Amino acid sequence: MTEDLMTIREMCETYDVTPRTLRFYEAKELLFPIREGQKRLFTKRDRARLKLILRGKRFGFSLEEIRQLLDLYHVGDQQMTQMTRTFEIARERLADMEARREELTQAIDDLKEQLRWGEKVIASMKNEKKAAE
Amino acid sequence: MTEDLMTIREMCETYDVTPRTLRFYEAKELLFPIREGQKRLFTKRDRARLKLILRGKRFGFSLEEIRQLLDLYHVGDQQMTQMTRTFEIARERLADMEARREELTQAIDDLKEQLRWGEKVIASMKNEKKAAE
DNA sequence: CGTTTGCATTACGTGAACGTCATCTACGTG
DNA sequence: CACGTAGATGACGTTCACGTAATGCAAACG
Repeated sequence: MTEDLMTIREMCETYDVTPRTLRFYEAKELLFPIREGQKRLFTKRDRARLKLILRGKRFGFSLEEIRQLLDLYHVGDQQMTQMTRTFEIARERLADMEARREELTQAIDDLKEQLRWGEKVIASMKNEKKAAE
Repeated sequence: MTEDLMTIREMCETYDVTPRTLRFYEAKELLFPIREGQKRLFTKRDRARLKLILRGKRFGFSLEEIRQLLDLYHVGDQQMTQMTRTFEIARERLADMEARREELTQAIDDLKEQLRWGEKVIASMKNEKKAAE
């Protein structure tokens, strides 16, 4: 089963996506399953890429943006031409992501603050209730 | 100018959105500008909400999800009924966001690792070149 | 051997999030 | 008062990311 190759159905169950989605990603050149006759067979590489795709989506990247990110992760598959340029892009992406994390941290702190405030309000409501008894 | 009320155009320039977007958000009940005759006037509250909307979008939330989040931030505007339930939701959201940050941290580390690997490859390429001279 | 099962392709449909265009109105200005 | 400017209101168009048939093919099964 885990002979490094998975059918489309196995992929769907493993990663909780539909066949349509996998075919769509292939059409958009995000995945490159090999063919056994007609059937698609997904490799270890495809699975790694799919994980990154799903992760990217959770952070609001478009599929096109994700495709470019994926290329960064797989430079090794090709020649090293334009390595310098690739590095620039990768560093920019890294900066993006760190900025994003900063923003997320801020959002988390905001929400925590909000919760603390809410607790205060509830506490004062209890007091009022007590006083009214 | 900063009399707590802004026209649609001022909003657009301040937050870099189109009028269409602001009207759309109003239609979706994400914003509640007041009316002066026909014209919309956006309050401090609308601006706070818009900031949260834009932030939410950067993290891949749908407008509907954002609308629910916004309600969490403005419980104070209404009665405190169902406060407990609201708190549950808020805590879940907080957990979501913290998990998300964890994932983002992982992605950042992955990319950093990738960069280190790339540097190694480049270094070895230089050596080969030297050896070839 | 017919049929079900699994996957393929082709093509049209859909919901979200706006863009775009036409038309209308109210207001200030020369 | 003519006119430009800002904003409002439909209504239709568009892009993205798939969903949903309809149809076909090939191996597996009873």
